[in-house]
Amino acid sequence: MTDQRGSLSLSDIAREAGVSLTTASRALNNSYGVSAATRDKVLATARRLDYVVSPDAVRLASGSRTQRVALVVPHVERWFFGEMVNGIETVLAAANVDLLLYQVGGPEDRQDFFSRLPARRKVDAVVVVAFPVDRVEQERLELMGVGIVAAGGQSAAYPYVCIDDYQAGRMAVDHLVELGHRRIAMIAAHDPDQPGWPMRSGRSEGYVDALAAAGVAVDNSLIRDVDWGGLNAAAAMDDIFDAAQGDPPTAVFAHSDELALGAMRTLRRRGMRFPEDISIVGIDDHPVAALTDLTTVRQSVREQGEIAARLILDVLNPVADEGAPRAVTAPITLTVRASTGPVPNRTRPPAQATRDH
Amino acid sequence: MTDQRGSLSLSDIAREAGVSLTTASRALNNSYGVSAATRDKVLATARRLDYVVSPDAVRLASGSRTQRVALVVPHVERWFFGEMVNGIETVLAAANVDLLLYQVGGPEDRQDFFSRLPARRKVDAVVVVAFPVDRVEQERLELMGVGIVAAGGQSAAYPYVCIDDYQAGRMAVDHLVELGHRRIAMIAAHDPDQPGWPMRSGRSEGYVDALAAAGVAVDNSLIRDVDWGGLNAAAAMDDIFDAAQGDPPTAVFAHSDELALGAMRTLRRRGMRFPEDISIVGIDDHPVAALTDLTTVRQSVREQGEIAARLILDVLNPVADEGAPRAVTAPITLTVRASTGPVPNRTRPPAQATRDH
DNA sequence: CTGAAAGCGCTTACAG
DNA sequence: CTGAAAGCGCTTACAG
Repeated sequence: MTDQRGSLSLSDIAREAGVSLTTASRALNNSYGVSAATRDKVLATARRLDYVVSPDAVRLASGSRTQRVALVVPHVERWFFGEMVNGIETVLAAANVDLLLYQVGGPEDRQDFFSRLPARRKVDAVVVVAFPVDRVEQERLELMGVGIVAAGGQSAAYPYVCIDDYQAGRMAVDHLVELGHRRIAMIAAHDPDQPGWPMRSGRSEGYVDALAAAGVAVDNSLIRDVDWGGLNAAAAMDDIFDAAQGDPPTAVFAHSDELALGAMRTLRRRGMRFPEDISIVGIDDHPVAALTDLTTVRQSVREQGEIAARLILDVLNPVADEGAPRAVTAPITLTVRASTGPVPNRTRPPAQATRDH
Repeated sequence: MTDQRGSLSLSDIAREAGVSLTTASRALNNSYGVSAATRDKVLATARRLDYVVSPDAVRLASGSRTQRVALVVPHVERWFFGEMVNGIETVLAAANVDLLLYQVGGPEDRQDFFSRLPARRKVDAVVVVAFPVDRVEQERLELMGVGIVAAGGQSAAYPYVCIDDYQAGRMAVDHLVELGHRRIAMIAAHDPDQPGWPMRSGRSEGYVDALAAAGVAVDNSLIRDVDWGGLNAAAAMDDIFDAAQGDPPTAVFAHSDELALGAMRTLRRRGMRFPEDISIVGIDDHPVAALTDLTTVRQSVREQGEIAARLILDVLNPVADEGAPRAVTAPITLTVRASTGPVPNRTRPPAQATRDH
């Protein structure tokens, strides 16, 4: 008897092979207690008829795990999230676990996801990619009664993988300081749709400390905190220059390469060249960094995704010795390119007017 | 009785509410034939106990659709695919259908996907994002016995949505021609892991025809076809200039913005400025285009994803009148920015040596 | 080694 | 309006 989908069912195979349902099941599952001959016969007819079991029925009958995990992510189309998903999918697919994708970019999506919990009773685990989960969301998540892991962000409550933001900021700004820079602007960004990250990111703290270590006082007129996106960074950069007429920055630290790219547009339009007139450094090593000769603090988001997937696998099949890591910090490395260099000597002001594009 | 997950089952609700399983089911499903009082009682206890049905059990019992679709995509982390997935997920989520994500970037992944067909018996439809499916892969896909749609690429066999590549190429090159350019280089790209696209892309044909319309003969020394990626485009650009010493191009048409960005790196490193020394145009309107002042032929991949999702919904719930479109061509628009301009007058050669970065 | 039977969590004719 | 029963496609004790 075929099912609604038109697929064959186990009973079709059993009948065709001339054995009982029980035996057919055991043969397909390679259980013990089936003669080689019988098994082969069943396997052969299954193959011939191109039979595959119904995973849903198996789940129901055996009470086994769903072999599915929910991946909840703000925006798949952004590089960071895409890389993360890529890494996660790669190792999960190899382990034969399926990925259910849920986007919670906007506030409504998010509200909807946590209130409806569409993944409920569908998955064995959920991985929350790079966004902070507040108390009530956390409670909703617990309601699902499955394992949870956080990828790309620190989490007090769940196993997680992420980079050390403080070190990243420190590394970027130390680099500028070593080149002699003292007037260093900073462009930070928050995703307006993802409230809840700590007000002051570790990256900003790295900036402050790097300056302090060089004996430089923080100048708030050189700092802007914008909504996510290169265009906003471009505006912020203009803003900083307009505000700091007399004593403009000689370098800028952007919290991400995408922000850096936006800032670079402004600087380029103002006729500045890198690194002759100004230096700039980002974080990520986004593919565009190499193409724009941007110095950056590299992180491998894909690898973080792979690690997150292993964390998930641990959650799905807890090992006896409980040796699974609960928190892993991914490595970062300073990648110097042509966008950073020594402090320009400011005998002549940069060509402010000669828009050379 | 709670299930393996620890979730409550319908019988728990029925018992608690003091009704039969049948009635409980009908109340929850809002079927007719349940008194308002009974329904309310059941609904109340379900809410109180925070009960949700097991989708898998429902499916099995009712023979209904899985409400799941498989999304098979080469690389989620690339902008184009990410946007597509975003668009698809958005409308599918609103329709309460879940997305199972499968990546088939490398040849092995791909081979594995089509031979194992991991999504088999798990979904009602599969959407293949932007990669050509060959004959045998197509046969494997049919085996799943579900609807299929192609997003981001033309398909003879399935409903699809994509842009008109010929028009895109034509639009880009016509723009350059109108600016007076005659020596126009072209950088095309193929994904080495995705064989099967037509040898000569529609974009290339648009280029050829645009030149022909201007009475310009194609010069193959100005054309390169590289593997996907900005870095390869950068190398190709170098190559073109090295080869065309005497008579270098005054403009370049890149098949995508990412390729354009790579080419721009080469040009910038060679001391050229846009558009004073050379013009360049891409396709996509990738976010970096705005940030690098790149002229491009814009397409909204996200909208194509949304359209693809509607195509899927049509496949899932075929409407009687069969009025569902089988093929839709998404609009494109030329977006002029500062990277294109009139032909430079070549009285003095471009500053080949003065690497101004 | 093999099979009849019960059960997984639900739905849906079929009777009342 | 309500419920007992059969059934969806499988697995798994329990007997033989």
